[in-house]
Amino acid sequence: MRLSRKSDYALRAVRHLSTLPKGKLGSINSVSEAEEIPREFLAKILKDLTRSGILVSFQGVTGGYRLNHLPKEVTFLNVIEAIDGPVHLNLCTETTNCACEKFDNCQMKGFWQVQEVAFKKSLQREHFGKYKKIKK
Amino acid sequence: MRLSRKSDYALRAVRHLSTLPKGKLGSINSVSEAEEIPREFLAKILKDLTRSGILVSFQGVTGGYRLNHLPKEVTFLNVIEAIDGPVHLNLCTETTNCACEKFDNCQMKGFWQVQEVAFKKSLQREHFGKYKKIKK
DNA sequence: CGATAAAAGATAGTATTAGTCCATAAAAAA
DNA sequence: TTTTTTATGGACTAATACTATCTTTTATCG
Repeated sequence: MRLSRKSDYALRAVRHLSTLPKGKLGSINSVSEAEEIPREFLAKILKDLTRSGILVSFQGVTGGYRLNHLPKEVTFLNVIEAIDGPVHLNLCTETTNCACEKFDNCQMKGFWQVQEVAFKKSLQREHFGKYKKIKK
Repeated sequence: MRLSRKSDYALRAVRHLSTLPKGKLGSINSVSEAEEIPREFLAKILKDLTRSGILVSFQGVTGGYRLNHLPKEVTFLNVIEAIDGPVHLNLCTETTNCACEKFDNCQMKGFWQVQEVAFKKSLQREHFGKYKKIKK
């Protein structure tokens, strides 16, 4: 019932990149040091975020990463689902053939569906436009 | 980011017991068969729920389990926390020495705290008084 | 006593999570 | 062109959590 460390790192990395001056890149090394995230693990995370279109990467000596969109256009849900896949609060909301369907009297599935929708809406409302930009 | 199967089983078992006629006991075997939960696994779950005071158990030939309180007084949060421990949506809301505190500019912790409170409130509002009782 | 039920704790298999290692590719700088 | 710095890709490992089973003991009823 808890966010993976990987997704938490991803949010922190994206937040970090969102505060850089427009156009400025953040390298794996710089983000890793600034946010205290294990370097190799972060490399994997940034790669995944790039693949999913949240970040853009540049190789070479002056390379690194930056957001692919405006900070306010990137949401927590975007980042979390890019890393961990679709958010589901219970097994019965992610599979069709769940225990709820075997029993007519299982009225619990509805509860989880409602919670899930509400939670995902909150994650979708939260974006990276609110963090103070680093000057210069 | 998902409820454990163990907690889901626990909710189903408690729901089942909540529908039994007042005073009637449910044995591990009967609950296991009715809800299609692996017998030995369920045994452990019911034991945990008894230890935490949600159920009352009786040994011997006519033994079994029943709720310790009225169905409407038992909440989803009670059951889930009895099985999985305290509900936390992120590591940073369950430890004091988290990454958020190392960085002045981490404003993400507040978000998780708000979400967590809201989610736990929903779990606390949901109880077992709403399920149809089995006659006789 | 014999049958049945829970209690308790050890064990085991599997899956997921978290993290590492290393070889390769790209781009800029020297 | 060579060196340096950076990302890419994939295999690999370690640790932990999850799911489940097995076994022995204790309690109660008939």
